[in-house]
This record gives sequence, C-alpha cells and structure tokens, in this order.
Amino acid sequence: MSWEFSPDKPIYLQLQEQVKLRIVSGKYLPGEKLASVRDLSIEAAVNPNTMQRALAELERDGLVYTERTSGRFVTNDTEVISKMKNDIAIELVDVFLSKMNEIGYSKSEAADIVRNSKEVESTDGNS
Amino acid sequence: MSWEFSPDKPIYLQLQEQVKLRIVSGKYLPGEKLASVRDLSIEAAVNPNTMQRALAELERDGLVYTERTSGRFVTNDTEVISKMKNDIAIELVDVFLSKMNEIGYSKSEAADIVRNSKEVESTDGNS
Amino acid sequence: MSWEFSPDKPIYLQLQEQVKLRIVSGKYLPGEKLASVRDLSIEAAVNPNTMQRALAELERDGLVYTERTSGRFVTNDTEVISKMKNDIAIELVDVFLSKMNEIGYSKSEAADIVRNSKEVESTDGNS
Amino acid sequence: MSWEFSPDKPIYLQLQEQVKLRIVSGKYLPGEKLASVRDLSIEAAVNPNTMQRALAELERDGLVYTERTSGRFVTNDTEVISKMKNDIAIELVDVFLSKMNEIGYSKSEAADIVRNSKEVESTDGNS
DNA sequence: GTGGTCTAGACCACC
DNA sequence: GTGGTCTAGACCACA
Repeated sequence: MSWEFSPDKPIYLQLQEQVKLRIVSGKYLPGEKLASVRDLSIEAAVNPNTMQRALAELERDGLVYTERTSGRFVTNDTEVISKMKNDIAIELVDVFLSKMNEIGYSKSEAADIVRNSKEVESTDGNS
Repeated sequence: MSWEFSPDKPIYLQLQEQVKLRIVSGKYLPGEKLASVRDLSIEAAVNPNTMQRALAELERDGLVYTERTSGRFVTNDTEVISKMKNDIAIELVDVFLSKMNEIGYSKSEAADIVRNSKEVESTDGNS
Repeated sequence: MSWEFSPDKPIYLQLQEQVKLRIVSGKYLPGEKLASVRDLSIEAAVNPNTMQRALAELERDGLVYTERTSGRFVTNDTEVISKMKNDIAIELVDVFLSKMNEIGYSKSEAADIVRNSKEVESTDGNS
Repeated sequence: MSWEFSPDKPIYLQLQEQVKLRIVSGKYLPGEKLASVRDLSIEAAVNPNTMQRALAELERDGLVYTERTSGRFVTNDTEVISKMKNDIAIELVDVFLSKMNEIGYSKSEAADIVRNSKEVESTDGNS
C-alpha cells in the first residue's frame, strides 16, 4: 500500500488519515521510529512542508511525538491509540448507520445484516 | 430534502442514486406517478436531458416504468424494490466492513459496535 | 501599539499571543471582524502564510472563527474569552510566584506585596 | 541548581543575577566565603574574566566584599541583602502587574488571584 | 543528519 | 475580494 490522494480533500488531511490508519491498524507499532519528514515526503511525493504539517497535527492528537534531533516516533501510549481507533470506528458506524437509516433499516437490522454478511476480503489487511 | 450534488461525480449518477433512494426508502411509493421529466429537472435544477438519462437508467433496473401516454411510474413489483434495497445495503455493509477491518475490527466486533452505538439522528430518510 | 517580535520565539507564536492579548484585553471586541490575512500580514510585516498559521491556531482555541468568503471574526462566545483570559493570568501568576519563591517570599507574602505596591502605569492599557 | 545560561543575554549579567539570587535567597549566607574566581568559573564553565566582572559588579552593589589576602565574602550587612531582596521583588511585581493590567486585571484582583492560586512547586529555591 | 520556521509566489473555491 | 492549500527553496538550532 502506497500513498494515494483524492483531489477533493486537502493532501495534508489525507496524509494525516493514512498515517493515523497505519498507527491504529498496527502497521506502525507503538514506539516505532517514523522515517524522516524528508524521506516520508519523498515517499508520498509531496512537499516536505505538507508532510510536516500532517505530522504536526498528529502530534497534537498525541499519536506521535518528536525528539528534537533524532526524529519522530509513534506514541508508546497504547491508551491513546486504542482511543483513536475507537473514535474512528464510531465515526464509521455513524456514517454507515445514517445511510442504512436512509434506505429504511433500523440500527438493529443493520447490525444483523453486518453480522450475517459474507466474509469480506480486506482491501489491505491488518494483523 | 432537496436535491444536492457534489462536484466530483457525474450529476446523472447522483440523480439516479437519489431517486433510487426515494424509492427504496418508501418516499416514492410503488405504483406512484412521478412528476414529469421537465418538472423534475426544474425541481432539481438540472438539464432535462440529464434527468431523462437518470430515469432511463432506473428504467433499465426495473425500478420505474413508462406508460407512453400518461408518464412514468414507480414499479409495482415490490420484489424488485426490496431486492434493490438489499443490494444497496450489501454494498454499504461491504464498504463499512472493509474499513472496520482495516483498523482492526472483525465482522462480529463491528456488528456489536453497530448494535451498541448511540442512536443516530437520520440525516433525512424516513424513520 | 504595533507588531514587534523578539528573535527568540517563533514569529507565528508571537503573532498568536499578540492577537490573543488584543482579544482578551478587549482591544478586539467579540464578533468584530478582523482584517484580512493579507492585510494583517502586511501590517505585521510577515509572510501571509505565517499570519495564516497563527490565526489558524487561534481558531483551534476557539478565539476566532472563519466565514469562508467574508473573513475572520472574534468569537462571540465571551465564555471562551474569559476562560482564556483566566488561563493567561494563571500562567503569569505561576511564573511570578515561582520567581518570588526563589528569592524567599511565600505565596501570601507575595500577594501582600502586590496589594501594597505602588500603582503601576500600564505599558499599553486596556479599557 | 547548576549554572545555566540563555543565549540572548550577556553571560556576565546572568552570572550576576544568579549569584545575587543565591545571596538573597540565603543559599549563600551572610559572611560566607565564596569559592575563588578560578573555581567558580570552572564550576560555571565560563571564562574567569567573565566571572570576575560579575563579582566586581556585585561588589559595587555591596553584596560581596573582598579581603585582599583571603578572598571574597558575602556581605555581613543583612540590611543590604534584604534591601536587594526587596528591590528584586519590586521589579518582579512591576512586571507582573503591568502584564496583568494589560489583560484587564486591577492590582487588587491580581493580588487576590495570587493569594488564591494553587501552590506552585518552586523550581529550585529555598522554601 | 534531525525537526522547525519563514518566505515568496502560485493556484483554488467561493460569492 | 475572502480564506486555504501547496510547492520550492532557504535558513536555523541541535548534537
């Protein structure tokens, strides 16, 4: 999985989301050192400033922290990570439910359909 | 609920989806006569050709049918409607599950979270 | 009072502080429209991006809000403003007290000295 | 507490302040013999000339005195020390009050906030 | 080498 | 005109 952007959202937000995803999904482990801003920006083919901005905002969320001269690291606080994972799930569920609602399914009906759905091969996969 | 469009998808597709939604959600009832293409296009502030195209595709799906002289009607075949409703739900569930999967939730966990989620006020829909 | 910067702190932080000061001191009133980013940046003789960054961070604090096409405004929420004013005071008191502490004054001694001090003409003044 | 310097003020001034602090705070007692300029300069990792200059100025203020043959001593005149302590406090209070004033607090309000503030753990000092 | 700041200048969407 | 994003490129502090 590489870096891909849709034209309808700011790149720095998409970078933010994708890094966030990698952290909550365990692709980036707690305490792991991230590549440098410069390297990440090359990898994602964006300007270093843009990557910098995305990471700075993740830092505000407490998902990463910076050590001045040695680089950026994923937080060791697994609490924060699982809280974020939960927040993302809540948001996904909200969107899902409001759409199901629109076509006439109640919350519990939606839950049943999810439970009985065919297994879906994950697009990317996690551990 | 009025007609709203996002700039990043063809308008005729969005029209199609929105009419489809109104049918499966029961806002347009089986057998109900639709407004004329001209009126609908005015209501949605789109070109009549665009509206025409959207409705033609819905006709292909069997959700509406045309009577030469008297206009377009929602299908009376509730089978077709509930099949469509089901198809939409399947698609929503697939998308939802693959995203939940990405951040580390299994199908049954996802179902539980849906069931235990706070009630979400529908954005529009029929309750 | 114009814009002045010390070389030992990032300019965007100083901009942030100075605007914050103008808001909590009542120089900028609740609901008042701010000058445009471009104009403010000219006034402060900084790059528009730098001013933009400072204001964006003030927005995160809830002190200003943006209306897409018409500009930025001081929040109308006087709660937020007085909360911020209080936070700044707490910080000033902390610094003051720890220094007084260092030279041997207790909290209540410090308070007494403040109360009995000669009136100080404010450097800038507020209403 | 060791010797620490900020890059934005002359070091001899910072030395002066820190020694002054140690005297008024009682860390260096009245009549106590100071270490030699050479030793103090090593301890503070500064040039002996710089330390010499700092101490000379303290001598001008009457806080230390030199006995030709035996070294430098903190003054025995507790009057001078408490006067200096008072001068420093006045200055701190002035700065504090003018800032509080800027954000809209009167002298007596400021005093109240100080009195009711949470206890602040001293950064170093004597309690 | 690391992160961080700042500038200059372009481009976009919105109205 | 407004705010917002992005890039390119320079410079700094730290170690």
